[in-house]
Amino acid sequence: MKFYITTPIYYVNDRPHIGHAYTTIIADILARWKRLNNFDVYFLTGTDEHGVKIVNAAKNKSITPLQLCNTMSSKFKKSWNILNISYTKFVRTTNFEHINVVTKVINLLFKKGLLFEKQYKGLYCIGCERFYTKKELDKKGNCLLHKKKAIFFSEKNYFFKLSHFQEQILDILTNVNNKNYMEILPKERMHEIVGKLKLGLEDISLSRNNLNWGISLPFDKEQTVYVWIDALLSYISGINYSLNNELFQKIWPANVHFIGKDILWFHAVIWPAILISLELPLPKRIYSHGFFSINNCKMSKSLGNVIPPDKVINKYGIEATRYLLVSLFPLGVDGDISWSVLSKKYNKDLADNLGNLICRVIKMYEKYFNFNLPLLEKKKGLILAKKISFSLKENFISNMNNVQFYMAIKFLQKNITLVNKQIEYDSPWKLVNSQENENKLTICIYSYLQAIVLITIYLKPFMPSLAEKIQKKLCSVDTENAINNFFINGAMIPKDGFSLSKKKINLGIIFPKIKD
RNA sequence: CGCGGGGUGGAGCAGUUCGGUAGCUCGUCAGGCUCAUAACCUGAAGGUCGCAGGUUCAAAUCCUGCCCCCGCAACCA
Repeated sequence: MKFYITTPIYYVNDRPHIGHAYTTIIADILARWKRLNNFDVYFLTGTDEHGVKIVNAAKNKSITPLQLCNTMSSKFKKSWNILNISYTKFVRTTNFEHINVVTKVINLLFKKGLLFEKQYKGLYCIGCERFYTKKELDKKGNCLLHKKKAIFFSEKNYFFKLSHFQEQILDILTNVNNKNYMEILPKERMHEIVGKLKLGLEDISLSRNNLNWGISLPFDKEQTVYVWIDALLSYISGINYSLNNELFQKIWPANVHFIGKDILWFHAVIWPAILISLELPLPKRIYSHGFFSINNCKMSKSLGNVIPPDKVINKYGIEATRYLLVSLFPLGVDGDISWSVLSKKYNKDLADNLGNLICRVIKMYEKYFNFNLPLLEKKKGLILAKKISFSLKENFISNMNNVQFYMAIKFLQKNITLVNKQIEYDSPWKLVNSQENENKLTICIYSYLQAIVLITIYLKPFMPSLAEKIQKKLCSVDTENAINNFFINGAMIPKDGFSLSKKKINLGIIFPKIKD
């Protein structure tokens, strides 16, 4: 079964920050989770590179827009590579293939009579480069930002007949039985959109005049496509949109678009209108997540409190960064973060609970058995792992499928604690140096090791490299296969357990404690 | 009457879709253990779940009314 996941394509007028990383990590965790469950995943991300802001940013740096785009786009790519993002395709809106698709789509819309020409008249602020309604200006007609009078301005634009789709869109968002039903999550966001929709829908301007950094309209070279339409189409250009293309036929529609709440309107209203016009099926689900605030401050460029991903990575490492960003608050709501909150979570979950567990078990394995367990009756040694597996099957899996990573991690942590409790209960150190307890001790250590391997399997979507590293050290056979089988067989532990390596294991301290 | 979000032990938050012993992290106090990263385990104190009514055998959860806080120009996930 195919599964198509997208992130927004990020606007390159700024370098990647922690918010971009958040969306991308969420998408990656779901992608990896789906792959574990044997889905054929297609994962798209990329950069949005047209528009007036890019032109200005390039001008400031005395380079061409394309040079700027190349630099910035590769910064995003580099960040995602560092964060171990398993994207299938990185799309750029300046790519030839993308431009072709956009041109094709605009032509189609034009032929269907969904575009019309109109003189755009209104009050325009030169500083903001946008039109304002009287309400948005102060009493003197000045722009609030620039404190300058907005001038009356008139230009020719092409408009898209968005208003024609009002009823249809209302239905696809609210009527579960509509075959094009598109689910918006969380539900509160859907209510918000529906509320706005009911107020009425206006036709939107789809082109801009006198802007050469963009895709020109095929039937009017003076005009370029509005960046938003341009950007949305990357979701289909990235899989080679064309009605007789094999890849496109296989992959479309998207199973989930992950977006930030700021761009929901475009995805919930404009995007379906375009797709309906093209007679394409709609995405199944749009997940709008919340924003970070930092120490209760809105994260923004103007406040200068934007955190780049490298800063977090430098402090906690790649794997922990992925884990921390999604485990601090539920997806969909806004969450406040700070260095102290991040460090506390890191210390508690990763250093004290998980890291220390692995450390103490491996030390015992070495100290008591020198990495070589005597033969034993394996059944007894699998009780703990089975208990964990059963518990996680109940609550972890459903939360992962519903993209509730926060909850899934909570349950995972609970089961790590369970192993710590079991160790305390068994007190293996009391069983040492006694012939009669030798067998008991063997079973104990064996069961902890089995439990750890199991936990790392569930950990894999969050911390892929680390989970794999631990598995490779602990298991003697091809872990990749064992793990794939694990989920395909309904999250079942192999009959004889995971076969343990007899080699010396030296993992060191996986998560050194952070002092703050 | 604009739209939306929120008000849960000292702090920060889950839980509200589909009513059924009030949960997590941090902090506080007492104890245990020594395999481990001053870690781990056990126990305790602390909440009339914003207020008032209603439905119900049963409400943090459903209904009604009210009070308070936050966001809704731009950059921006």
